[in-house]
Amino acid sequence: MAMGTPIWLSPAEMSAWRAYIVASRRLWEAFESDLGDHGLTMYDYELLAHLSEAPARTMRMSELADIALLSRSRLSHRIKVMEKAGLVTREECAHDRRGLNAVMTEKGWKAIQKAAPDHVSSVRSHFIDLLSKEELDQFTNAFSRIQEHLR
Amino acid sequence: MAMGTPIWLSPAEMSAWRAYIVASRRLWEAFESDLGDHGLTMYDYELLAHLSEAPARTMRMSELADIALLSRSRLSHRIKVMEKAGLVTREECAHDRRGLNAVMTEKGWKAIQKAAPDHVSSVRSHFIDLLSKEELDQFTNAFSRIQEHLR
DNA sequence: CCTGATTAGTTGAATTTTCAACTAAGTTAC
DNA sequence: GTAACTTAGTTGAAAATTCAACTAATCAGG
Repeated sequence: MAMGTPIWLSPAEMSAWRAYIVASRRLWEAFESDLGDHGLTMYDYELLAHLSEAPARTMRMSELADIALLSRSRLSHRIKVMEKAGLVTREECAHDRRGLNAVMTEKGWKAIQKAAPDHVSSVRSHFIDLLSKEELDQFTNAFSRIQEHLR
Repeated sequence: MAMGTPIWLSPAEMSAWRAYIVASRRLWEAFESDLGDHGLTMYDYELLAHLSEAPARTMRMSELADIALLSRSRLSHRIKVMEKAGLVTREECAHDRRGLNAVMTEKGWKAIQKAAPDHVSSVRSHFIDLLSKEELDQFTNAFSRIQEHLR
């Protein structure tokens, strides 16, 4: 007699889920704490990282919000703070007068240049170095599948 | 000539890292959004879940904070809100007069009873069901290792 | 062109989270 | 027994985040 999907998780499923959820939070805390030494949050870092890779270190606000997985409102508030800190500026968009470009300043560039090696080494030591090559590939696979599913 | 650990991530490492970080955020959003239908956040849910498994559905504040990975302050504020919502109460601790017990109310119990099946099915559909048995075991392994490292 | 719908982005108020300071009770060591 | 220290938990103010409402520009169809 075929059982439908059981309601509760099996022990093995529960282990995987708990391990994932707890480790993920601790990882996040660790990265935040490591980046804190540079006065940045994970989101600040990622915003700067995305900007630094964009042509002219410039990106439309909405594009930045999408790629960094932030709401427009949240990005707006955050950029205001980062602007006050001198890391970015906002300038009007040539072809769409509704739009604004976030532009990384020299100071922002310096800030991420300075933080990047520490951050990468923190990603290495808390994550990459703890996984075998096979596991890394499996992660790429599994998490890409999850992303795909969530779109 | 032996190279030390390189500063930057290799493409394979970067893929794993990006896949992980992006999928994790989307997963979190999805769970929050699913639980939102029951008026709960992930943290509320987990607090109630831990309490529901505790003897007499009662737990010391600090124990609860530790197990749920919340700061004492944050727990304190959150419990105040949940208390106002009638999901828990706080009562004095018999043997340590500094201590307080968080106690789940009948209403809290009903709330989690009601939310649990949906939450579990959301964990299944966004996570468990997307992974093979092998991957589940690998996750348990890898993430336990990461947790261990972060302690 | 002109109306209605969509897109870009901001804003302010409400809620949540963090941070540092604080009270009070228990512990330790002399 | 008491001074110094640790542990439990709360608090209020500051910072961050969400949420819904808003302005202004573009677009689509007639």
